[in-house]
Amino acid sequence: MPDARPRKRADARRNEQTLLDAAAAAFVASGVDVPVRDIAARAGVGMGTIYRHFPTRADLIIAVYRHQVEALAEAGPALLERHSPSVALTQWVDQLVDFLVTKHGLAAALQSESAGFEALHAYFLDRLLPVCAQLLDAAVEAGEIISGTDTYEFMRAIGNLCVGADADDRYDARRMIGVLLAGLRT
Amino acid sequence: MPDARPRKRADARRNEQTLLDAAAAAFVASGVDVPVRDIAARAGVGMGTIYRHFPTRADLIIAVYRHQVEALAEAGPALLERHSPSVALTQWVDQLVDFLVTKHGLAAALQSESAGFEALHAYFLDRLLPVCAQLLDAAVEAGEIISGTDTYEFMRAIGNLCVGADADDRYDARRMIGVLLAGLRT
Amino acid sequence: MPDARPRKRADARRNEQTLLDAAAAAFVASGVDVPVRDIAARAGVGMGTIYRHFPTRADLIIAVYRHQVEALAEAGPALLERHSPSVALTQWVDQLVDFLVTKHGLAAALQSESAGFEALHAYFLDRLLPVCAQLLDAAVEAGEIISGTDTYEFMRAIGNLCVGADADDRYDARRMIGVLLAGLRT
Amino acid sequence: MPDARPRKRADARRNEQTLLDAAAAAFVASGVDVPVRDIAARAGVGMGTIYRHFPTRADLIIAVYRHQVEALAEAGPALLERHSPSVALTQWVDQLVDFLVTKHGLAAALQSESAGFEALHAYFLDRLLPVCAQLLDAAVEAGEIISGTDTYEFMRAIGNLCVGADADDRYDARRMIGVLLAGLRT
DNA sequence: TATGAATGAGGTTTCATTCAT
DNA sequence: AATGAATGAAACCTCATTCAT
Repeated sequence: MPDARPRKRADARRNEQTLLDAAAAAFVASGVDVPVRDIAARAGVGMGTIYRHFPTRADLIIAVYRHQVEALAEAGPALLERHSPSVALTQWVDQLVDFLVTKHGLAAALQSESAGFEALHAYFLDRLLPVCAQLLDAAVEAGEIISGTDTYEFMRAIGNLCVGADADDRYDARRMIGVLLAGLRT
Repeated sequence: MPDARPRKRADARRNEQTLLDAAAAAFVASGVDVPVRDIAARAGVGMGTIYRHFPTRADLIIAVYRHQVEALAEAGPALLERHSPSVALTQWVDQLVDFLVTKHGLAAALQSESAGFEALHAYFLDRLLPVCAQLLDAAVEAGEIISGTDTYEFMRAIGNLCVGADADDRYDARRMIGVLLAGLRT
Repeated sequence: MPDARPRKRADARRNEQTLLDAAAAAFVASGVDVPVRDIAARAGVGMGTIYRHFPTRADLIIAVYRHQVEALAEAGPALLERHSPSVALTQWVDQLVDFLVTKHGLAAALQSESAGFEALHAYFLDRLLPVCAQLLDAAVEAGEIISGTDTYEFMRAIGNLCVGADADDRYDARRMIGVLLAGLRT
Repeated sequence: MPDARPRKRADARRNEQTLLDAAAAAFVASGVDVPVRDIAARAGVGMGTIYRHFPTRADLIIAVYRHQVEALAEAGPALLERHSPSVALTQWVDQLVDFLVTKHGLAAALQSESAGFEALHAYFLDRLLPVCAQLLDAAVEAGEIISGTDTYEFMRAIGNLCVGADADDRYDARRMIGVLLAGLRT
């Protein structure tokens, strides 16, 4: 059996993708605190399989959103190349907000202090904070926004403003984030 | 007979205050979802006592924060009498934020969609939304902030920005709320 | 104060009757397992007052139904004087059934094996079993019913047939008790 | 592959039988209202296991008694083939009574008005009422018993007469049910 | 490697009963 | 003597997580 392993790997990868799709759907439907059993049921696998692939819930959340976080990370420099810093910042924040408000419960999870979410925090910050810092710095240097804004604080504010936005018709996070950005402008 | 049944009453009232203090402490320590058993233990009473005084969790939360909410409600008009609308707004928001960030988990509870918190939402909005609207309106009329801001949305943004602020050294909700207010100014 | 005591007694008796009325109403509404608190609320007294007057639930049940049990006990001989034994038996059973089916939960309580109801069983049997035996014996002697029926067993059957009769539109205990009596006839 | 997944299945089935045995024993000892924890303890399993197999208490009760109910349902036609209707009816009722009096608390549960037992009532009636009706009808047609007896009422009477029979040495439900049947005879 | 049965801690709520006032 | 606040044992049900198969 010369290709026993490769095939297994392909299988495993396909399996993992099934898991991630199921988890994404479950997160959308019931938030990132959805019972593991529900995710397993959606994926058509046993709960043990979820745990095998993603020992902690944070691992699963990270995996589910990895592509979109990576895309966001890459979008920052790209936007800066094609736009003025302030426009780039605005558009990047827009994308970030789009991401957060459409993922039911994700913003809340990101702010959660509950143990077990540290890895999640860390991952998001590792990937996005430098990008955001670059955008802020560029806008400051261009004289388009005031200086002195801490990037972590700014990102946390964005995240916070997105909490629960998808479940509240009377609240449009984008509008308030627009006000926040206006407050940064010189 | 002004104090016909003074003893029971006095006791019960003292006890209720003990309960409220214990609940406040428990909320600070573990958020408003803290198990009833924990609150009872802090108060040194049985769980039944909590349920007797506060049939639902929302009742308890409202009672715990009633004084401070009332104070906030009264502070709005008072500030408007002594300051320009924009200063009054800023100072009122400062007080609101002080309140929210020092009550661990309160901001989160206020944004929570989970059933059983409706009464809590309703109470906070009933008392504070009109006050906030008055402040915003005055500032708009004075030409100090832009018009078109929805009061509910604004308050929700304030609340959101306070979520988790007390547990995160790197995040100062006041600073970001300052930026938000700056974004409203003409 | 020469009549201090008598007045107190009158008060206490009036109070006790209030309790019994309230208990009777509560039993009708919610069965004899109704929470003590409900009875106290109906009576407009504290729960402690119930316990003072009727230390156990059985005491209360006995007191509530004492008058009607006594009436039943007295009805037996009276019926025998005016009717043939078989008619007397039938009419007495009718009265017993009327009593049992209109007291929600009483028949069930009488059959209940749960501790604390022994006094209740004992009281009912003490008062009614001899009466019932007299009626059965007379009917046997008159050759109107078969001999050999154990009185306790017969009464228990009557009681059992009444269980739940008031809550089930499709079940008429009187009809089945009629069949049972028919089964005894020679 | 007739036994594709034999192991789990076999285990689970054995386990389920253990549960049913434990539940049956617990029902005998403490009635069908016995705490789930007690059943779990008897079975040597966690409470969750009970809930997994039998989401509601009615499910568990039905499962515990299913075999015997089915046997009773099948016994009716079989008896009619080999006996006169009246003998068949008597023997079937004997079997029903044997079943009920040996299951402590079952008869009581069947008469219980408490919510959550509807499914139980429904199951017993679905299976046994048609059988009983067939037996009664046959006996009526044969002129062996009087007509006009409602099957539901008759079954309920049987059930009622069995309540508490196992816990009372002085009460023999069979004897009284014999009298009831005698009352039906022409 | 995958399964999902089993575990059991953890939260809620209800009431019989006691006892300080 | 009356009150009703307080107690706390029980019962329920739900998952996160483990582990035998």
